[in-house]
Amino acid sequence: MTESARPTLSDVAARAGVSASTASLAFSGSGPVSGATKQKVLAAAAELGYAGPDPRAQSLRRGRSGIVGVVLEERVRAAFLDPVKIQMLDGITEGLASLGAGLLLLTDTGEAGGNAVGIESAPVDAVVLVGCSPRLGQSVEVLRRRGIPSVAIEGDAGDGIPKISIDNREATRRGAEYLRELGHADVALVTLPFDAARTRGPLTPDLELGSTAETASERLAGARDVFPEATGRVAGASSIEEGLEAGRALLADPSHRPTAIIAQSDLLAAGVIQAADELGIAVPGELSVLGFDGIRVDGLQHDLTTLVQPSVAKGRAAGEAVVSLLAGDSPRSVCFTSVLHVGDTTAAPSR
Amino acid sequence: MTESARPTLSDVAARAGVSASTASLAFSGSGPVSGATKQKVLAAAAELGYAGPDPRAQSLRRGRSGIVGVVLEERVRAAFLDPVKIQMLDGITEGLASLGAGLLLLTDTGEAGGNAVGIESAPVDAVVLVGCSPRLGQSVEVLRRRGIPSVAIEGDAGDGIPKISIDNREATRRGAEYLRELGHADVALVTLPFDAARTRGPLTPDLELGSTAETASERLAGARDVFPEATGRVAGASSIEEGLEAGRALLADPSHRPTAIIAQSDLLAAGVIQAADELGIAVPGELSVLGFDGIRVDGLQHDLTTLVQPSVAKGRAAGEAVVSLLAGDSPRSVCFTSVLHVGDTTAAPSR
DNA sequence: CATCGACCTCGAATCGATTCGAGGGCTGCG
DNA sequence: CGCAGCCCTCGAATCGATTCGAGGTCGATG
Repeated sequence: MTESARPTLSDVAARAGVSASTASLAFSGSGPVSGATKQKVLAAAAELGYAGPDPRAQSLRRGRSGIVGVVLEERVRAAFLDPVKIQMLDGITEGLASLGAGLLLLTDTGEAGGNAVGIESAPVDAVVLVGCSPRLGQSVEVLRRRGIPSVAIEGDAGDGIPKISIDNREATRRGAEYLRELGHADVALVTLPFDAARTRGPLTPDLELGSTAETASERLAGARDVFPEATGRVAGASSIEEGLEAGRALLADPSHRPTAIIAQSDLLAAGVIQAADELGIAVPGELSVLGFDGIRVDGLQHDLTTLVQPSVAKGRAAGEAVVSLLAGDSPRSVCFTSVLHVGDTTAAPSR
Repeated sequence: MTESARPTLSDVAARAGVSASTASLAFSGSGPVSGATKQKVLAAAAELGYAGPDPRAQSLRRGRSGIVGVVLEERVRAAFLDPVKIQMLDGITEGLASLGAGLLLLTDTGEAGGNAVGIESAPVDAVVLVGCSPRLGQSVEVLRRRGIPSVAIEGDAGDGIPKISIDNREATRRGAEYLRELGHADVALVTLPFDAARTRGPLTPDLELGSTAETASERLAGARDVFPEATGRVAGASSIEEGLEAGRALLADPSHRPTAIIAQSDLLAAGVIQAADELGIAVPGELSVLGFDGIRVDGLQHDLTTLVQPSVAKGRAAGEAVVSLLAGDSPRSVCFTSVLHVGDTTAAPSR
């Protein structure tokens, strides 16, 4: 009599003296079931300790799992360290709120182990691709084959995939123009990675041409719109650490030192400033630093001059686009605008 | 001939001229399949654009979904704002790495909408309960009924649920003793919420006795071990905002002003310091502030005196406990030790 | 009193893949 | 040439719930 395994709907139905189908109706509430029957079923369920329908079976039958995947380009731990990502996640949950869907964190870093839940085998109803992922192309292909509706934040995903983006090129150009107006002519860049390998080092034409990272390329183009000859370093990620390394490389030689550095993220900018501090270079006295994102950087003493992007709004728009897709509509792409915030890390060059 | 719906394994099998079972073997790799057959199947799959087995069907059949739930006590957005939570999540992914499981973010805030994926209906193989959740009891009951293995970080979950914790009481006592040794006698407290309603306001015996939040109670007890008469304010959450409000309340009256405040989290401590700044009270000159957590607080100019807890290690231990549970073992509870870090927010009282 | 209709309840098919035991064909040896 | 044995493939059952159409029962009305 005592079932050792967990009870199923059939067990409950049997105990209540009704058929499985009726029990199902009683639970889901859809369909006409008499009050008495419903009570019987619920009572039987309570007696057996039935915890409700198995979500696995439900999702097979219904064809929906109620889970939305969030694909991060990095290891989860790395994404958590990036305030921009967190803000976007925050926005995504807001945008998805009406669905009541769970958020499954996925990463895009190649094939995982055999039984791992990766982008190619996650029980998700839709997916939000977050971040300027160099591997985006491959991810999109997998999702297309699986028929999973997707939304991309930053990064062109091709036909039918709504894209939530910002004016990377325009914004950077505005920032660069501001530097030029201040009088800067010798400007160096610290960019986000261009390829899937996250190659770190000098910014070379090879890397630029082989770029698979739209965001990095766009921001680069914006800077080049104003400073066509500008070159610099490619960071391996958006982090203070990487910015520090790039900053050291750019500032090491006192005879070839730029008067300003355009970093493609605030964290990189913070790293550059840290490098300047190490080398005794005054910011903004001897070096102006421009960031991108508009986050508050932990431990940074400066009010960074930066391009403030609406990260939360981006996430929210992505979440809403998912809702729309699952409702069968075809949401449009959205492009947000960034705003130049002038802080205390930029000034006229000392010459 | 052209299937409009996505192909299934049977379609592939039919196209390859084999049975569905053989096709399954060919895909999963388990079981003896001749090379030629395997090739045929893979070729057919490629032609049909078959994207691999449906994870929903797999998880039904296998009884495992490859997903581990992380239950946060707050809205996801709130958790993302708490650096301690992020560090723990980080640790959890590390600990779970060997499983290759996906991480599903869940919240514990009452019943969600009808079709929402909540703790009572998420397709997860195991769950990590994160944070000192006042609703923990109810969550545990649901999970027990569902037969989902669980691990709790901070918060007693009862029989058979491994608990990952720190020495909340001991640590707070050590911090309090340090304050007493400095000469403080008039100490006020700012605590985390005690109940599910997150009641905010004066710290009353009623609230203390009705506590469902073990962490808050333990830290309170540690403080009382040294300052039995200490009282103070209960915050509605761990945030700078809440700390600010509590700090204002505690410091408003110049005639009854404590010489030190023990906050139950660094964010609360940062808020208290902000309140002191507003009121022109020097820290640590006129007011000493003790925190808990050991995170770097964004924008805080001080080196906070605090009890540093190993957040990442806690998460990692929880992840490893989940792996162990799923392997059929019975992992033991773990209790980590916090370390008092003396920064520049504590000093001897001015008189 | 008989028949029609409304309201419930039930059976059976289905979602897509996995798995185990059985059977069939081929090879090699006696 | 015949038979044993092995390797591969197949059928069928199963995971647990949902859903649609059919059938049954009871009440109401002519």
